[in-house]
Amino acid sequence: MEQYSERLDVIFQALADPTRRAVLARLGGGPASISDLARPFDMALPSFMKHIHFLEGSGLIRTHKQGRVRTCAIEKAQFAVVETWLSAQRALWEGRADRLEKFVTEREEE
Amino acid sequence: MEQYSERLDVIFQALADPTRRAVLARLGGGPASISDLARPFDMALPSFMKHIHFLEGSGLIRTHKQGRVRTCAIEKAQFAVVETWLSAQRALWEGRADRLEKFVTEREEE
DNA sequence: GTGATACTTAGCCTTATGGAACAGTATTCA
DNA sequence: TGAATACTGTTCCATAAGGCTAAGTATCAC
Repeated sequence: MEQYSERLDVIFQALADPTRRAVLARLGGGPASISDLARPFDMALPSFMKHIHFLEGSGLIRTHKQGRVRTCAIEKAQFAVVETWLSAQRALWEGRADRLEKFVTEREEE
Repeated sequence: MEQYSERLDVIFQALADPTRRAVLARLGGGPASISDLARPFDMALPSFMKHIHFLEGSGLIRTHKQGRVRTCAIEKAQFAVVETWLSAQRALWEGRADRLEKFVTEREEE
């Protein structure tokens, strides 16, 4: 429960880069290979790969290699972590403090 | 409309730090001064101030100084930017592409 | 089995981030 | 007025982020 905060760190960090958000948008339409994903970007492949690794590390995507092709797909469930945080935040504004929100925000404040 | 992406950069970046999220959680309960906000953290004040400046720069909080005290308050409207992005992302999964989402994601992909 | 394809690994470079210390300014209180 | 309070400004430091090139490995297509 203490690593909830660290998960948020890495998820928000992952979302803080335009290249990575564009990849997520693209994957929203369905899985794609690294090369396909990289094509629109004016960036060396190793640099692009760092973004993929970061996204995978954050849990926002998962990848799987078959032969020489690595296919990436979005991991929808991880987006719920963000939504939960937003809900908890909103609950604070609204003065609500039911069980779940209390739980989440307490962890959040360490 | 091109700076929509840059706004997301800075907002997500702001959310990617536990100290800053804790400040937002605290401010969710109501405005507070810098000293009040800083007290729970084992951190030098100038270091803490950087977080406040970052949050203010991201638009997630606003501040206002009266006398020697600077009071901080949450800027709820800015959270909607995140929610809009999440909705757009979800819309992509769901294959929907109505006007608003199309607008947002096109900007998002640059 | 050779050549092209699709990543991977390794190193390097520059800038940004998150922390620190120390000194300074501006208010408020006694 | 003089001390305490509440920041603020400046500079420094270590590490992480985001980019690059060059070279390496593993498949696949012929």
